[in-house]
Amino acid sequence: MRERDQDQAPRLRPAPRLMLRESVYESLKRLLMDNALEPGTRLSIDGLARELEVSQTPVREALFRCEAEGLVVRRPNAGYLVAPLLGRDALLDLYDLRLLLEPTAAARAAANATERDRQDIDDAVRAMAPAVHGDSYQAYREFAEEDAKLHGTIANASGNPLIAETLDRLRAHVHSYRLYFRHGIAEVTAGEHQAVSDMIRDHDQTGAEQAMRIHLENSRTRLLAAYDQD
Amino acid sequence: MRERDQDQAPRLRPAPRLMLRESVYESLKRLLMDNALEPGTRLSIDGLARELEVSQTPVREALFRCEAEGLVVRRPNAGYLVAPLLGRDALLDLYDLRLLLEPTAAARAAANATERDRQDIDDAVRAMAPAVHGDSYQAYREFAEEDAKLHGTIANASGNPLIAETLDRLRAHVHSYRLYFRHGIAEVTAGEHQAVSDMIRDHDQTGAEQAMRIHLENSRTRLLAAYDQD
DNA sequence: ATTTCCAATATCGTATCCGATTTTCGGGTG
DNA sequence: CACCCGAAAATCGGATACGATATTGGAAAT
Repeated sequence: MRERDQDQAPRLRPAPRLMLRESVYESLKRLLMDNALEPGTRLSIDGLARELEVSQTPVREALFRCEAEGLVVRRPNAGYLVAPLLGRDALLDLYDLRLLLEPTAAARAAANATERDRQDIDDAVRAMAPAVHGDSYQAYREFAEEDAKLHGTIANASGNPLIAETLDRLRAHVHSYRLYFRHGIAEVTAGEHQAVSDMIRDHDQTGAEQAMRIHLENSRTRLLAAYDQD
Repeated sequence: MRERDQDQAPRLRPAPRLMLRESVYESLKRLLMDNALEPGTRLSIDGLARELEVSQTPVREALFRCEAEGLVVRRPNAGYLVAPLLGRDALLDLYDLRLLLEPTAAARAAANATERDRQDIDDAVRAMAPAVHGDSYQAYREFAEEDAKLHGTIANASGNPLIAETLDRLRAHVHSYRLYFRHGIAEVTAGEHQAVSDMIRDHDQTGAEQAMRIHLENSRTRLLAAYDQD
């Protein structure tokens, strides 16, 4: 590593004081979401380390975290693989859990959200509008990221950070995205999102709960349809 | 390459290959549950490494995981601390989430559990009986561990592994245990557990759901009472 | 073509080293 | 006496090198 300072050593501070493991984790997630890696691809620790130009230490920790989130799978003593796409049953399990948490979260958000929360939610809904008409995979990815942000904002507004954290950990948007991309779907959910946002804005708890439930059930149906048509 | 020709017979493995990070993680959890460490105690990485007689690498990964579970907190560039006990609000948040998941899990267990699952649940209930009368902190710990096992078994029987995994990640038993220990409580919950088990055995979904809800609400009330009397 | 063996390769853990930041502690100042 | 400042010590996040063990892919042998 001494030699590398010589051959291309820009004087600029290479210091993204952002905790290298975090940025490695983000890079890895980005790799998965860009669909650059087929499910089943080997993720060699020091291969990634070289590619990202870091040492193995942060890569290990990033993979460790991805494993906990189901984005990669580990074979003992034999490295990591890109996790397979969600199977039909795993998809149902995922939505099952979301349906337990998110409608309740929406209802609580309707009850507890601050004025600023409601504004953030509405902003997030509006931010998604431009993303729905693209066709490139970047458009898909932006859509998924905005969707994640919206659902996260609602969960945060619920007043129970543990719920928000639990949902975040499911990485539902990453899993869904991989499926969406695979099947070439990018449903327009603007109307459903708007409905949830409106209910929260109006402090309508049962309305928000219903709207979120309907949104999730529709989303599940769309993904399942894509599954079955294969 | 030498003696391998001879002994392909069942040789006992000295089991060095059990993933050191896992056992470090278990040791750390044990340390917390033995209440050997006051909340706020510094957990120096290489201090732990020396104490457990391993290198720093597995300690790092174990701490990383404990952090995700809220058992320790990290101060950037300044090490880890034993997490503070759950505050009143965090306790309510935790039970809030459990009340969303566990009654549903119990209902599904009543619907989906195999005969073997029902037997396991009943065994777990029975296993707790001897633990309730001890007075040492070991008795407390065994109680907490058995309780965790019972709730985990029910969640597994629900048929949705994601729900089980999510509950497991909350480490509710560790957090509760630390509170119980601090306040010197060890409630006898045998009756409530038996009720849940009976309902599941009888395939009574709404009964199981109700029984679990009542159990959790009682548990919450007991912990809150301990809080308020301080 | 199937099986056996072996060398290449990768993981997991260890040991060390380094720069950077945090913490601690001692002293000077108001 | 309290407060602030600055240097020393401790420790983190990361890099690198190395060893033991397990997997893997291919060649040799049956």
